[in-house]
Order: sequence, then C-alpha cells, then structure tokens
Amino acid sequence: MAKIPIPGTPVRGSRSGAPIMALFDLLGRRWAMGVLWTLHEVEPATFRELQERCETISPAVLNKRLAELREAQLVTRTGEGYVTTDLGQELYDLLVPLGAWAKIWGRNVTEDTVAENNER
Amino acid sequence: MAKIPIPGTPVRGSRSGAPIMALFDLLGRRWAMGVLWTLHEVEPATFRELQERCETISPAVLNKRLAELREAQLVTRTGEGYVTTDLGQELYDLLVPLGAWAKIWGRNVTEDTVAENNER
DNA sequence: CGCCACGCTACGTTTTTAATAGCAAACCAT
DNA sequence: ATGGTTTGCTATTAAAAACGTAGCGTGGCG
Repeated sequence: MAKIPIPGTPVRGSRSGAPIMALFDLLGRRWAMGVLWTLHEVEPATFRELQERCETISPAVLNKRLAELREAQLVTRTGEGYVTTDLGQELYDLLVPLGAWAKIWGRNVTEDTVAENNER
Repeated sequence: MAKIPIPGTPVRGSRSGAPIMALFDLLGRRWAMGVLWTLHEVEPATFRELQERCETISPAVLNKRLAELREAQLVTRTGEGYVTTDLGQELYDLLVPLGAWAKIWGRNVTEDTVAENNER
C-alpha cells in the first residue's frame, strides 16, 4: 500500500497536517501532476500507453505515482485501463487554469532568459 | 544561477517543453508550492521567518527553492525581505482553489483510511 | 505451442533532499 | 570600538528518491 500524506497527520509543511500541505506534499512529487494531467487527456489508458505519453518517465516511478494517486482516490483502474476518479477529475479541473497561465509565464521566463543572454 | 525548467526546451514530461509541463517540473519539486503558499501569507518575510513558518524545511532546500522561484520570476527580494512578484501572485491565486478543495479531499481520504482500518 | 502485449519488478547509478553545524556580513547598544 | 545578535546562507555527510535499463510472470491469440 502506497504511503501518501494524510491530512490531519503530520506532513511536510505542517505538523498538524493542514489539507493544503498534505496535497502539496502529494503533488510535489516528481511526475505526480504530470501523470494526472497526461492520464486525463488519454484515459482510459494502459500502463504502457501512459508510459509512452509521459515520454521520459521510468516504469518504477510511474508505478509508484499511480499507486499513490489510487491511494489518494484520484485515479482508479478499470478493465479498460487507468482512469481518473470523480475526485481526480475535480482536481484536474482546478489544474486546468494553470495550463493557460503557464503559457503567459513561459513567455515571461523565456523572454527574460533570452534578454539576459543578449546582455552579455 | 538556479536551474529551472524553461518552457520551449525539453523538460520532464515533454521533450518540446510544453509550458504546463515546465511548470509542473518546477512546482513538482519538494516544497516549491509550500514555500510560495507560506510566503504569501507572511510576506514580506526574511529567510529565517520563512524557515520557521515552513516548520521542517532545511535551509539548503529553502535556499534552493527560493533561488528557483526567483529565477522563475515568481518571487523577489526587497529590503523588507522576500515577497511574491505579480506573476507569483497570479500563480498563488490559481492555487487558492486547491486549498478549499483539499479540505473536501482530506475528508474523503481520512474517512476511507479510518474505514479501512475498522474493517480489519 | 509460439508469439506478443501488458503490468510491473530488480538493480546499479545518479540526483535530490535531509539534518546539522557553522561562517561571514550587517546591525546594534554600550 | 567591541561584544552580542540576527540574518542569509554554505558545507558536509547521510539517507531517500528517481533514473535507465533489463527482464520476469501472466494472459490472450493464432
């Protein structure tokens, strides 16, 4: 059984286990959000499909993240493959705005990086 | 200079550097979202204030995350201490809904965990 | 039976995070 | 100017997580 941060018990960022900190602890693991995001755009997906979509993820980590996401009720497995749960869908919906914002952010970051390089 | 994922260049989850994947790469580092969240509720905050607020973060990691967040234009440093930038504020605003949702999620997760324990 | 896709597991290496100690610089009252 | 404090961080050693690759066991199919 996967070990996930449980709200109400000590987690990173909060000894009292504030839900947001438990969530950050869970999502702040490499690939956690990426898997959820990628799964959502392909579901239902088999383990290997998901692995290909993620391009560079190793099976060990994918397996671990999937176990955690399942434990956290965000993902489940059906005969057709892995799918997001209702809860997972809700979380995904909250992540969507980040996708749009990331584009704006990306413009800022890359412009500045280019600018800095030109300065020298 | 801190190494952060640059949209448009290969990052975890996307060889082409999709902005959302670059963002996930950045935020999917331990403490990244927690630091941004915590900073927002205390800013302006000194390094040590932030460290205390985060309860269990080590100075090395805090320093690294701060360097990355600054590099990513989300945080900056003033005479008063560290503060979020406009961009960082925008991102924080997008994170806020997660705080509310986390409470609902937390209820689900803990209830099920308790239920499972009672079953045995 | 042979062949293939699937869901993982194993394992050796590299990277990241943790935990703790402590240093240099700025500030501050005496 | 001197001793004490706070601040921002670096150094170091150890543990944990992630990577990359290989491959095993199972189940379906011809």
